[in-house]
This record gives sequence, C-alpha cells and structure tokens, in this order.
Amino acid sequence: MEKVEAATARPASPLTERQEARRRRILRASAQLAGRGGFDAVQMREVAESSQVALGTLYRYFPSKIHLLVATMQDQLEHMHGTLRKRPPAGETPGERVAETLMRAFRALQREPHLADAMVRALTFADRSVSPEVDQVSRQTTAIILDAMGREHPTPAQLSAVRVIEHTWHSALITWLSGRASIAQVKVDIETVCRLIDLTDPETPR
Amino acid sequence: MEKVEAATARPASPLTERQEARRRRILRASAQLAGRGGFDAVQMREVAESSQVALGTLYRYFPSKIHLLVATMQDQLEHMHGTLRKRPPAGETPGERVAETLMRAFRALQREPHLADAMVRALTFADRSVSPEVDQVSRQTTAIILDAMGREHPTPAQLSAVRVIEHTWHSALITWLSGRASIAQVKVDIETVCRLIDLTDPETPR
DNA sequence: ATCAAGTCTGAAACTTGTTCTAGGTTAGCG
DNA sequence: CGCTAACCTAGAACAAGTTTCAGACTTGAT
Repeated sequence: MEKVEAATARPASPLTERQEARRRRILRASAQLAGRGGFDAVQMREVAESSQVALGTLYRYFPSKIHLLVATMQDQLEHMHGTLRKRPPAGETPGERVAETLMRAFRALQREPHLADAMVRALTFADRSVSPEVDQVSRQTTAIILDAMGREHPTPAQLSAVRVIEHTWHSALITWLSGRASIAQVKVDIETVCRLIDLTDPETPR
Repeated sequence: MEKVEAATARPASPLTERQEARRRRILRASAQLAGRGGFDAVQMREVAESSQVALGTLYRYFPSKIHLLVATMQDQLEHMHGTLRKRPPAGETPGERVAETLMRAFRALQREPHLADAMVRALTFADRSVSPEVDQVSRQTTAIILDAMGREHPTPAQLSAVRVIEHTWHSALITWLSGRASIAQVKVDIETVCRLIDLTDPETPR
C-alpha cells in the first residue's frame, strides 16, 4: 500500500494552517448547500457567507463555481475510494466486480441526489479552463475501476473498455439525475457495459 | 416536399406563418452565434436582436437558453439524419456500420466545433425542465444508430448496447470538446463500444 | 368592420456569477 | 521590533440570464 498522495498534490504554495482551514470550510459549505438544492443552491455569496470568508477570497481559492464544485467532487471521490477499498467486490469476473463497485457508488450517490446533481452537472459543464481538475477526477475514477477489476496489468483493450465504462457511467448518471432514466435502467446500462471487460479479459472463461 | 412533422411535433397551437418564420429566424441566429463562439457566444439579447424579435418574445418561444440550444440541436440532428441516410454505411457488421456512421457525424461536428460545443453543453447541462426536449434528441440519436445497424428487429440486448453507445457518444464528445481527449481517442472509444453490438448480434459470425 | 383575446415590443428590473477597489491583517524576515 | 509582500475583508460594480409590464399590433369570430 504505497502513497495515494499524487492525487491531491497542490504544488502551488503549501498553504498555511489557517488557509487549509479556510479551504476546508469552503468545501464543507459547498457540499452542504449542494446537498440541499443541488447545483442552483450553491450560490457563491452563500458559500462565502456560510464558510466565513469574503467573496473575493472564495474566488481566490476557487476561480469559478465550476472549479469549486469539481473540487468538491474530488473531495468526495477520494472519500468514496477509501470506503470502497475497505470492502472489495465479490464478483467472479473483473466485469462483475466493476459493475458491483459502480453500483455501490451509485447507491451512495442516491443517498445525496442533490449533491450528486451539483457535482455531475459541474463536471460535464466544465470547459477547458477546468481541464486539469476534471482530468484529476477522471483519473481517480479510473483508479477506482482498475482497483475493482483486480487485474494488475490491464491490457490495452481493457483500458479502452475502462474508458468506455467511464463514459457510460457519467452519461448514465446524467440521464438519471435529469429524470430521463430510472435507477433500474442505470443498473442495466452499467451491467451491459461492464461485460466489455470480460470480453477482453484473458483469464475469464467464456 | 412534404412535411417532416412528427419529429418536431409541437402539439400546442399550430403557429401561424409569421410565427413559424420567427421561430426559424431565432434558430438560425442561435446556430450562427453558436457557430462563432460556442455556448457563451449565444447571448439571449444578441439572439433576440439578431433575429429581430423582442427579448420577451424570444423567451416565449424558448423558455430558457438551454431550451433554445437543445431545440437548435434537434434542428441540426434532423438535418444530419437526412444527410446520413443518403449514403448508408458500408461496414460488414452492424457494429462497424454504426461506428462508421458515428464517425461521419463526428467529422461533421468537427467542421463546426463551436456549434457542437454549444449544443452538447446545453444537452448535458439541461435539467428536468428540459427533459421532453432532451428525450426527443435522444430518440433521434437512437433512430440514427438503429438505422445504421440495419437490423429490423433489434434484440433487447442490442437495445441495451445502443443505449451504452449513446452514453459513450455523448461523453466522448464532451471530453473532446473540453480538450481532454484527441480525435483519435474518440475514434477508439467509439469503435470499442460499437463492438458491443456485434457481440450480441445473432447473425454476425464471430 | 369591430371587438376580444392573444401576441409582440421596448425597456426596466431583478438575480446570480464574476471582477474590482480601498483599506486592514498576517506571515516571514532582517 | 518593524518592514514588506502577500493575503483578507466589505462592498460596489459589472455581465448575462430571466422576469415583468404597459402599450401597440394581429388574429379570428362575429
């Protein structure tokens, strides 16, 4: 079990203690507001007030609402990765394990649908100026999936499958959040796409 | 030249000629502005001015910027479906044909990346209030894919695969638009996911 | 042709994300 | 300790999406 550092690395300047505390307060306020009313409920003035920080300071920490919400997602994702790690999926094949893991994540999101809404909307709405942060979220998601697969050295075909799984995961979440797909439908979609993994797995009997 | 109604059916009241003309002007202005600077360049005041309509009227026709852009997408999609139909894909298997068709659509989008940006961002940012319209876009996309497959009666497994393909298509477009994936990468993703179809196709030799 | 109902217009107002400014505070350093 | 650069605060100001409203114009039915 080596360091998981790289994930959060904020190479800039190492932030004093009070600054770290401010950052935490901001992220907490963001998640709290998002948890209530979703994307729209996260209003920058409210976040500032709620985290006892001036509006200008909020913008110094997070240069836009999208940045803030994507950072919130990074935060939550890290937490979730930790949680998921604790109880590894029990499926027979890598595909089953990935599906199981994603469904567990999905169930977690269902408990906070508004928060999920805010984070996912921000993620897909993000433009180029947020690329690094969004990429970071993507890497974290990939890590979770690879973890679930439990294959030390994924083949290139499997990596492609993982990319497609991530696409499906994000897009399925969106259709669920906007009320165009049921929970059951999301489940089917995830299971369908996860089959792609086993189809390229050298060790899975078919 | 008969009507292509069904797709655009606006059951409300049947719009007079001048109203139809207004609607067209608005959509044209929207596409034009989007074609320049993407999502941000489509400013409601400018759309109104550019289409010779009062701001209030614009909002009567399209209750939000998102509605407007999603409608713009419906419009473009219809056009594209027509174009694609003219020259059917040549691939051997359904999966190859779908991949070919989507790549053709993708190339069309590459010619107007800003327009693509505006439409796709609107589509994924849309909330519940736009569900009917977004659903319509989704149905149209499904129709294009089924068309390309060339299978009269898709199996349930194939329909699931089509859903996953749509997810991948949307999400891959987003990663491309936000500069996080190359054109080549999108191609790989599409080809990867399209394999799902053949794997469930009763007539494809494997 | 006339009237009522429904539309459209122009302009102002309101909301929320974002930027800017002037002055006060903090942290690190000599 | 005292300085300086960086940081923080309160609040005004600006930008673009959305709402509202009074008055002018169209339309359809009589």
